[in-house]
Amino acid sequence: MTERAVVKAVEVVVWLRTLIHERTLLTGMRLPSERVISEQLQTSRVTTREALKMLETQGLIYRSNRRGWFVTPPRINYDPGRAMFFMEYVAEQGFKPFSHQISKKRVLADTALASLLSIEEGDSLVELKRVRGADNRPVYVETILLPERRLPGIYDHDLAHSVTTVLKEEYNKPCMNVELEVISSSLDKDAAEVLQAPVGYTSVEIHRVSRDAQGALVEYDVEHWRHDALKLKVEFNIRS
Amino acid sequence: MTERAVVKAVEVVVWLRTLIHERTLLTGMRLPSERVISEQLQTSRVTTREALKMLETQGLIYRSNRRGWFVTPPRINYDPGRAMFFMEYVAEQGFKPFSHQISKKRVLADTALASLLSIEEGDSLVELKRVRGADNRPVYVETILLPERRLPGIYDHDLAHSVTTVLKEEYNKPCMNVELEVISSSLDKDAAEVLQAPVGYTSVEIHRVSRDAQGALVEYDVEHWRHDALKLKVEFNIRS
DNA sequence: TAGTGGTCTAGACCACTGC
DNA sequence: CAGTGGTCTAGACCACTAA
Repeated sequence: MTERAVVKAVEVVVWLRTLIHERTLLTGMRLPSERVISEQLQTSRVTTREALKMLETQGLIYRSNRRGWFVTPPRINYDPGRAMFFMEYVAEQGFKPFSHQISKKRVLADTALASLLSIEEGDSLVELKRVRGADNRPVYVETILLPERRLPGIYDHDLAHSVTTVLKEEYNKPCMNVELEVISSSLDKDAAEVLQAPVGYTSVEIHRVSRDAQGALVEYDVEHWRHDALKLKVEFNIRS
Repeated sequence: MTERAVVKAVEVVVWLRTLIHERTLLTGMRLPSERVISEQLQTSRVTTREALKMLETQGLIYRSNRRGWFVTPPRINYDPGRAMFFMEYVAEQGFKPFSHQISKKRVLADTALASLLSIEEGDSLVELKRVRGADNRPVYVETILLPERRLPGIYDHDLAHSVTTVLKEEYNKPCMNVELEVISSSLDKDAAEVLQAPVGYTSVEIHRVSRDAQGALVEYDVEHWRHDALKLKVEFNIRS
């Protein structure tokens, strides 16, 4: 039988998926421990972990540090085209959002950065790092770079909440044009730590370049999302 | 030492990554077998596989069936906003693209589909399935749905190449507006088979809804990409 | 401190691929 | 047919979390 080889881990997958779908296990709840599952279904722990990792890839469950496996909450809809900021649209979807600033400092553009952002080498940038999440679960880390020469005094503004709002209201730069780059990747050590996930966890990486009406870059942003927490939505017109 | 626990698999990761970065292992080449690696680095096969899976998640290597592990080719840049079709933009990036039609048939819209596509229940749709890839490596499968009532005679057109072109030139529908939904997920059995990947392989799922100038839906498309083969690019203006 | 996940070992058999 | 990856076992010790 061709099936035989796959059957054990898949059995565990099916068993757990059923528990989730029939709502015996609810969103956010802890799963039984790996050892308990193994005993219950007469498998080794390795096989059980194999199954858990499959469900993790599907986005149905996730793990947090060494605390256990949990049923994944619904994904957050993220539409970078809407002029709203995180706290708003996440609350709108029924979550309790949070946002913590990790660091804020000045950096100088090296050659690579300068050419990437079309600024001069040695130009000063404000670098902002933050984590954001919903219902006490961190979902993404981001690093924002703001060219100080184009945004004089930006360092002293309160950027803890919405950078977009500050750009729009204080600098009259509504960031009309956005360029997005999205790839599937994995979390490095730093990002994993902040997101309370294991190193190597599947992630979605979003690079966002925002330009003002004159086409000048005003914000460069890199986001690392837990892969299972994000549903990205974009709307645009075809350029022909 | 906190590090001790992670060291073995990471050693293997570092070793292989070095081989790839110093170009001892080139794009598309097969890696040494799991048993050889294990012997070389004095680890068990389980640990070696752990390392290989980490590199796979990072997108640096991939596996094909039971043939072995290979160094991942560069990602394909996919920009749904450009009015070009697969064969063109992939060739433009230096790959040798291919596209195979898997099936083409009529389906009737059930309740769910009808409300999703804003058509009438029971309406006829043309369903098209195809695989596409580059350099003999399949990278995504897609299912296209075309409402026949809005596109009379669409079933008999040659859709093997570019549906977009047919819509534009034969139906005068340049698909002005596109709605994209992107999530990270995993391949089911069918998709995995077609993409020559293991069941559960990390994937990027793209749902694309295209509308004509009157706002009527003319194409619904679901794509399942190998996660490591795609770099999605989108450009748009913020709606405020 | 008890229990959890994280890592690791040294085997084993199977299904499939490519020669 | 030899070699590959895919699956599985029955243990083990560790680092960390939560009570």
